[in-house]
Amino acid sequence: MTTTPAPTLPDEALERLRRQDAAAPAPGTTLTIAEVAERTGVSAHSLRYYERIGLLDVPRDPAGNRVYDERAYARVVFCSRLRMTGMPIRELQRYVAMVNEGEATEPDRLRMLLEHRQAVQAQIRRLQVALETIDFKIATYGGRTEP
Amino acid sequence: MTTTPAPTLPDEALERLRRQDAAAPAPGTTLTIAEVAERTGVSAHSLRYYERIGLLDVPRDPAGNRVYDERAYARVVFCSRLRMTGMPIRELQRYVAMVNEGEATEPDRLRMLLEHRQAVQAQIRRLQVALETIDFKIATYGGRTEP
DNA sequence: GCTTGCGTTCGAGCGCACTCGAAGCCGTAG
DNA sequence: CTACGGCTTCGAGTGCGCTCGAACGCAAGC
Repeated sequence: MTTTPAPTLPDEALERLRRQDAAAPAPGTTLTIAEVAERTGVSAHSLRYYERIGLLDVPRDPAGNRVYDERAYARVVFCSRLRMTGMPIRELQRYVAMVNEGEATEPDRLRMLLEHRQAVQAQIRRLQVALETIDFKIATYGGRTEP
Repeated sequence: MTTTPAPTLPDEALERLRRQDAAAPAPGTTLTIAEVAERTGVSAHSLRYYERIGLLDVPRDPAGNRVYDERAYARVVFCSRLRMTGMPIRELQRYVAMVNEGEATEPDRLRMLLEHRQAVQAQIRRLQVALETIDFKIATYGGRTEP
């Protein structure tokens, strides 16, 4: 656990910390789809796909091109984080639908996240067990694994 | 970490520990495909599929039914552990092919496992980062996550 | 002898999550 | 004016890893 350098932390950095993403666009600035792809590791193709299926809702410029503001970017990051924990797209859609339905669904959203949290922790434990098996096999081949 | 009750540990239990699997068949005994499915969590359909694509090589009884001995069972467990860390089936096939080629491929197998080990560790770290994001979101909904 | 249950092979089908490609628009550089 | 790069939409295609179903075999119990 790191200690917080509390007094002099700039608001912008705080904001990024809050969003857990140092690569977020500065407030008031926007990003193109290519930039978002670059920064999040989600391909432009996937970003369009996510939008088509209702996960994202990204504003456009006069020419019709996507313009990712802070909000849109944050949602991309959130979705990609949930995706990388193995949450199925179907469930993400349910979640986003609830967000769009308003505050009344917050308890349900909370329940969903708590449940998913359990699943992710289980997944981590499974990976750790499998890692032990791999380490054991490595040892039988005479390999070394640092603790 | 549990302390080892060293002096009286039966060989059989040791063997199972070595194989990282308490549900392994006792030496000399065998299991049916249904039993293996039950114990490993790999469906009978998948077990047959794995065999078809060359991951497994399971002996038969006179009636042609699969008979899983210690060896066969151990390989099922090993493959399923690698699968659950996200190793693609293609790579597992490469690994098994190397095993079949004999001892000469051991350095390559070791290299492969060391590389994969790295990937699994990275995966665990990614999950932990994502977990933090989820926990943060849970907190914004007023939920609690125990440390 | 017949049913039940478990196994067999093989090919085909499925669900998921992208991923690609064609056709077209827009703004800037030469 | 034209060429180019990067964006747009939309439908279709892909790869992976199963998953299923049809048709059949075999052994035990009624």
